[in-house]
Amino acid sequence: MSQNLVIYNSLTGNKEIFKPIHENRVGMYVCGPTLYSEPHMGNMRTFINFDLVYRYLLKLGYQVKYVRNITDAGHITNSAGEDVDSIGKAAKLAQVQSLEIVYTFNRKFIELQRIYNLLPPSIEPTATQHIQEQIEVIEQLIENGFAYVINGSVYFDVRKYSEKFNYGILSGRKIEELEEATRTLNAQDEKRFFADFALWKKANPEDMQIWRSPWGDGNPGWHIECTAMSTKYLGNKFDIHGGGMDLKFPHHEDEIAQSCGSFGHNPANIWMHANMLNVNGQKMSKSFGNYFLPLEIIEGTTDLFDKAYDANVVRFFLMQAHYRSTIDLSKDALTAAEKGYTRLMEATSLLSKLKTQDTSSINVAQLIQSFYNAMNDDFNAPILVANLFEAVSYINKVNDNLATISSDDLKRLKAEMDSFVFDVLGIKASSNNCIDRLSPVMELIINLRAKARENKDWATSDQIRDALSNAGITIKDSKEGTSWS
RNA sequence: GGUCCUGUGGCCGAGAGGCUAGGCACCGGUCUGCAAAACCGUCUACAGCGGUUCGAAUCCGCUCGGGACCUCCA
Repeated sequence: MSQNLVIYNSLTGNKEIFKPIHENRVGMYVCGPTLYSEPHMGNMRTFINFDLVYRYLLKLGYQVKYVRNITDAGHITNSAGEDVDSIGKAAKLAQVQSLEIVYTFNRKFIELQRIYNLLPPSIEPTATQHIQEQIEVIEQLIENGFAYVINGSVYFDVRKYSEKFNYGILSGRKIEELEEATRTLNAQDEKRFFADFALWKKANPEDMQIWRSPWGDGNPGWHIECTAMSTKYLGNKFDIHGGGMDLKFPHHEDEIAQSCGSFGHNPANIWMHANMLNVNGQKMSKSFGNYFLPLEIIEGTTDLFDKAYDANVVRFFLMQAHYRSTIDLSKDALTAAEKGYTRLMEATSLLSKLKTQDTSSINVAQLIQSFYNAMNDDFNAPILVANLFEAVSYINKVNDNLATISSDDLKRLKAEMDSFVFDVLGIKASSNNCIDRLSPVMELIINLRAKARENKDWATSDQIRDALSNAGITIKDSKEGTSWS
């Protein structure tokens, strides 16, 4: 099946037909988490969205090299002439070494990825293990005349750069406008120009992380790690660079500047930006205090919701919004998603029990193609979900003898439904690991209840059903017998 | 203040000049001992005001509301 994947490119503002640099192979770099604290649900949404992208590229048969970095080096900002080393600060508070903190949060992050069913990237390089590569890029920038050394620090020379390249090509920013907004803040700075950004920052005595460099002891600037690591693992020209919308400026803009400055071109053909997760109409963020952790939602320990939700329900909920749209998380929305998720899961399991006829009452091939069409249009998962529900409705009708399906069509539909639901959307049937031990017990109970029902002993029958319901087990009576879940 | 995005039915969300997604909820009905599930049906929205057009939720302008970025941020 030939498919034409179209991707929205933030760089051009257009949807473009996706053509990898090397046939059948895709290189994708995504900005990963900063592990000085536990990633919150908003962070997860971005990673889940790029997991979807990764999964669909794999589904289309591409050989994908998916690189997602881990930021474990302290970033230095200089908005008010003040050094801020996030990792170092957190570490001081906790009275432990910064790498211990990073290690702890990394383990949590790995666990979260398992719970939310994220495929592991091909490689997850860390900033601290690529100091040398970062230094090399900085040296190249100095050599090319786009960076300067001052007092043991190195800055990117935006004015010099602007003579040859377009600073602001991604974010649409104009240097003059930037100056308007920031002029007052950066008066007494050692930078030559307000928009210059640090490539290497001289160490402060209280820094917890310090590395040697040709310019003295210090640590790398915020943006250089991504340039160094994407280049190392994907080359200086690769297919897709992704990240959260809030990284567009300055982080991605500066990455482009670093690449242009050192290799002479933009590192990626396509720039993808995933939109924010909102709570109460506002971006989920630490500073707004409206955030919760991915674990809290499935443990039911956040004040925002009165119950726990399965990670698959959360993932399904996220899939109902396009990655470039914001999505609002609320109790009602999650509850709705939970119902829809259950209906979808039940239909997929029904697929293996369907009776077939000589012909199908609908065009199954067309239905299946609609799944591809949805995803081919810039990974439009909400449309895919809508189309999957068309299939759900059809499956239920076949089950109720109101529609028919041929055995060939059933085979194809099952294969594609499973593939799109489980492999592409990355949704799983919620795991019930005690289900095997429970089965014989349930059989016994259902038989007892069936006897009671035969005798029209509704009191007993309802008592059993209510008790099971209290234990979280739902009983369904139908002509074919009683089922439970 | 600058740049940009956005406003869709009770809720969440697609779409993006005519064919008016989908999920959840609600309301009728079928089925059922009753439920649940499933099925059938109902509900037909695009902030406001102008304009372009044979035709606008979709394009343009203005007004009002929400948001993002400009500082660490997924």
